Amino acid sequence: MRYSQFSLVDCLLMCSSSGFGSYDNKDGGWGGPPRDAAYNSFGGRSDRGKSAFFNDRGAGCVLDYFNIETAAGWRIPEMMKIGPSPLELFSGSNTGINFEKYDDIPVEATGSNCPPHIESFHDVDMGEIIMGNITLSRYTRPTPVQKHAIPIIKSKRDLMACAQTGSGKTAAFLLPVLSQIYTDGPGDALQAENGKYGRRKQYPISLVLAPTRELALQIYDEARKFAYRSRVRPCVVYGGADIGQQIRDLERGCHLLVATPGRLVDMMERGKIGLDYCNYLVLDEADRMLDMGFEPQIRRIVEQDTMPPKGIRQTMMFSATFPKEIQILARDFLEDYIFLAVGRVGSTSENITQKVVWVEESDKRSFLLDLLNATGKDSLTLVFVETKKGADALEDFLYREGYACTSIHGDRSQRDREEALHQFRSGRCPILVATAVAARGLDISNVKHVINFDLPSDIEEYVHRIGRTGRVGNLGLATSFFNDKNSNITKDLLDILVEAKQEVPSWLESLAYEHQHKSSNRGRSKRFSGGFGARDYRQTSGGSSGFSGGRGGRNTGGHGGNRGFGGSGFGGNFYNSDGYGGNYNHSGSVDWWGN
DNA sequence: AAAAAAT
Repeated sequence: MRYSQFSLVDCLLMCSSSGFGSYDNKDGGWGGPPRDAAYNSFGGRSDRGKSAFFNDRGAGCVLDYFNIETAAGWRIPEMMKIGPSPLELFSGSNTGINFEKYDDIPVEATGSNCPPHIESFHDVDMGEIIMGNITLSRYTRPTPVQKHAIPIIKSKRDLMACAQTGSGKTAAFLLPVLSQIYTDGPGDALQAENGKYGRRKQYPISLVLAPTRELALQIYDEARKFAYRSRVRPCVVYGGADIGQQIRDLERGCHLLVATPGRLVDMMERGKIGLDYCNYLVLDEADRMLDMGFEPQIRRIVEQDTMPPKGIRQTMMFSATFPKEIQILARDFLEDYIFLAVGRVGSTSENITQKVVWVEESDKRSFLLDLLNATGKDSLTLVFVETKKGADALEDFLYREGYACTSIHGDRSQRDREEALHQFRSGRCPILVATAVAARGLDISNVKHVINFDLPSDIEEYVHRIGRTGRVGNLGLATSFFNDKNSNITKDLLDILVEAKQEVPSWLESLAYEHQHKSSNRGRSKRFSGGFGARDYRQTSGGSSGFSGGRGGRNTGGHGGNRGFGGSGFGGNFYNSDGYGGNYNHSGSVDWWGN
């Protein structure tokens, strides 16, 4: 089977959407018309009734016939299978990344025996299926996080990766994980699938956890691309949607599962999912997954069930932010991991212009209208508010004012949420009012303007929110309304602006200075020590001696701890290099609200 | 004083 043959066939498919009639889009599996032909010519299905690959999911093709129950069969593209339409799979809006901009991004990998990075997808053997799908996805070169993460994951190392939003993180774990599954085959999971356990319970080989339903869906869509023409069947489960339908989908086979935690626990308790053979665990937006709200569920899934222990399974964590406290928590799930810190394009998000304006609560609405009126008709604007009620109220207001807008938040039905996102993505509603549900991970191209109608209470949330714009090398604008209700974020916000070489309003600088003196914790948020992204806390855990960048360095290079990265670096040196001497770990209980 | 995530 030649790689060129793979792409030739698929290019033909992509060029003629009607060539194969209707596709079963949801079926990444084995069904489809060739079945009859294959079976007829080889003597009919009944002969294969007990075969592993020809179980009740239906058969694949002639190729299957020769590769039954061999791992090698998983390495080869299934050319004759009618699976999802490549036209639909690969026609996503996101066709490429502005690679030129990514070449001088600083990257730091720490941890023992880190494998060297790659410069091309061809520098590491990911197999025919992956290379074919990379071509179909029109990826030409790996992004920085991919250059480093792919060889790390391929060499079976645990990983904590801190990389800019929109830097290709999803493919950075999907490509090597799937490649490894294709290479190794199903292993024991196959026995479980067909043997003593029967088919009702599925044993995924890989699990990806995400903090929101829409993000899980987005990762699933990516997984379907890279699983094209393979024997790996991706599934997604999340709350708010019909569980019966999800169960039926699982029962058709599930090798890679994308999930939100609550629904996954439900599936486990119903006996629909067993994690006994889950060799790959990915936490996307890992700092969120391990924070107060999620941590117990993650422990329930990873530690208190049948998942292989760390060291046996491979564990990977990805996020744009990694506060030190979370890094420490994450040790429980990782074995001898490599910490990867990928800087931002050029000198810290130079493609996002950040503005902070002082707007009193009572003026916010009219100020917002001014901003919207100044925005081009066909560019997307994402407006963040702090509460669900606030989102409803603002959407209502904008609607009455005649703007084409919609909203997304956790009190809306899942159907409405997905519909709202679709309306926004497609540009039919170019204004989306959103709560934190839309802050992380969602890849929406063409978002020109992010408006923080209400600023969030922690800086990580801010970083993720503004990361919805300026993606894949495009320019973006982020405007934040600030007033005296936002004093808790003053200093961290100032640090971010300085680090990103943004204009800092003089009133903000004064406020930060005042806040420093009157605040009990010396101007630092207690939970987070600030930091755009993070450094490997292991590198500094002896104390702050490694960093001398005091407060004086603020105006020339931002945070301490950026040395060696041309001042564009990673911020988030979690010990007292800020010169304030604040102790961020002073108490056991976390005070989120700074009371 | 909140968002999210199972029903």
